Amino acid sequence: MPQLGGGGGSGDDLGATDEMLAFKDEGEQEEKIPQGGFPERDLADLKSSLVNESEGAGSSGQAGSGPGQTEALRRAQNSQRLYQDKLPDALEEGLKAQDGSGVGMYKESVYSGYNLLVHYPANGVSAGAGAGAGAGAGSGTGAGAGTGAGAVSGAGQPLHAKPGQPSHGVPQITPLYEHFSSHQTHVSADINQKQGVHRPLQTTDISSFYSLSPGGVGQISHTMGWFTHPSLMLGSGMHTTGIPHPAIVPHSGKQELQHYDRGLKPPSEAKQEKEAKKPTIKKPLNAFMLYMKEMRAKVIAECTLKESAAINQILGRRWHALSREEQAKYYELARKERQLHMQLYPGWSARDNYGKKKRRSREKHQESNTGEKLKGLEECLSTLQVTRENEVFLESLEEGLQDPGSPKKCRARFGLNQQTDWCGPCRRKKKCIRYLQGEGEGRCTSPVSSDGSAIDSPPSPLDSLQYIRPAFTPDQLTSPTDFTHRPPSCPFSLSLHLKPTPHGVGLPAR
DNA sequence: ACCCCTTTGAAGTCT
DNA sequence: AGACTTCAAAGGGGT
Repeated sequence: MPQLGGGGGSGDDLGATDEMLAFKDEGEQEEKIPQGGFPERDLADLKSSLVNESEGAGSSGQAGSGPGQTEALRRAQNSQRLYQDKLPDALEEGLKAQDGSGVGMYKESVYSGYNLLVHYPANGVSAGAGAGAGAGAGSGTGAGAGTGAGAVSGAGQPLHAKPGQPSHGVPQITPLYEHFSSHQTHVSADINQKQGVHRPLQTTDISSFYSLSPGGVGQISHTMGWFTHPSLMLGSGMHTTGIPHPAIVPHSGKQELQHYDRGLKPPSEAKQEKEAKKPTIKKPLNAFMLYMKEMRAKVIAECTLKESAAINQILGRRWHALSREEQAKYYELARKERQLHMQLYPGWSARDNYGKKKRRSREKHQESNTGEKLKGLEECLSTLQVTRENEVFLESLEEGLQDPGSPKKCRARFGLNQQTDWCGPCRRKKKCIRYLQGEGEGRCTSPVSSDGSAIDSPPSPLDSLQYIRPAFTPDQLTSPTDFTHRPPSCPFSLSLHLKPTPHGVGLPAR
């Protein structure tokens, strides 16, 4: 696989993973495509490609078109009709653009995309704001499809496209940088130097592909923010200049961590709130995402489709239909985008956002029955005629609990007295402070400091339940298999691990 | 209000 | 190491 050697062998290997992936021609894919296929991307190919694109959503349905057509299929076919209605226009456009270089159809878009770069991405932001940001650009928000992205195709001429500029389809970045520079009236160059962020010219405009979230901060040409050292960034997506960067998305309230403060009021509430206000730094866009962002409006305009899923299918097909050279542009952009992102957020890792979405929905579901579980637990304890004051050792609950490492092990690890030094991480101030403070090898899911405040993450209700302290001395505890007391009414696998006593197996009299 | 869909690529985690 | 998972964008549709 050829590497897309970005700016040459300058030691910049940030894009080392960028590869031109061998893609299957459309004909190789599962859907039935008129023979002739796509290998040669001539006009006929383009047409069939476009038709197939619309077919994409419903192609399988057609093949197996049984008696019952699904709604999805109908929708897809409607889309196809609409799209085919539009097809002549698209072809005409393709013809216009096609000048023999083989990549004509996308040329304008590429430039247009860069035109957009000058205006801050209009997605989700008012057109007025966009126009303001691009005031000097002149082309403004023109005839876009109404969406911010519409401005991409809405602008006719690239901002700095000089008359007669060769339209080879390769983004011309330097002129944009010049344009950008001309607007940096109050951000002096020495700031850049002082802050130690040296942005190569070529990387200047790429990040404009980022969009601000609808709830994001104001609309200011973010490029100015690039002249500010990332470590000085303020919260809410601001740099010290007060200028937002599109990759920084302030939490909108519906975002992460919200789940922690429902019902429970952990001691670290303030900390959580603080954390909730921390802006999310989004991943840099990959090549395909950049391509999508640029071409979406065009496809929407051509196909009169609005469903993003369908649009994305089309874009996916078009992506595969792109020549290597065309794709290379986006790989290169993506590489620079990552590079810039890395410069702006040195400590950031994709890990920071990893699992957030899933976790959020998972915990939401879990949460919904947390209350029930708590209630059920109380009932269980009541059934067992023990109370929290009796400090029953809950070895396990049925589901949703992970083993945090048993207090018993913890005691042993730190040489604590098995008789008296009960480990009580999570809401238990006494004993085993080292474990509480996270020094232990075992993990405590809810470490708390000796004053009871959370060290790391706020304890979930279930976490705290795991550490209901045993009322029994260690010699009364046995392996989990010895005895399980589970009243029929108890919804949990509440296991009390007790050794038989002279009075028989069961709850010891204490 | 919020998740799903749908795409590709990058980067994460898991086995 | 390779397989699998998650998240980036987008916005209509569904619950």
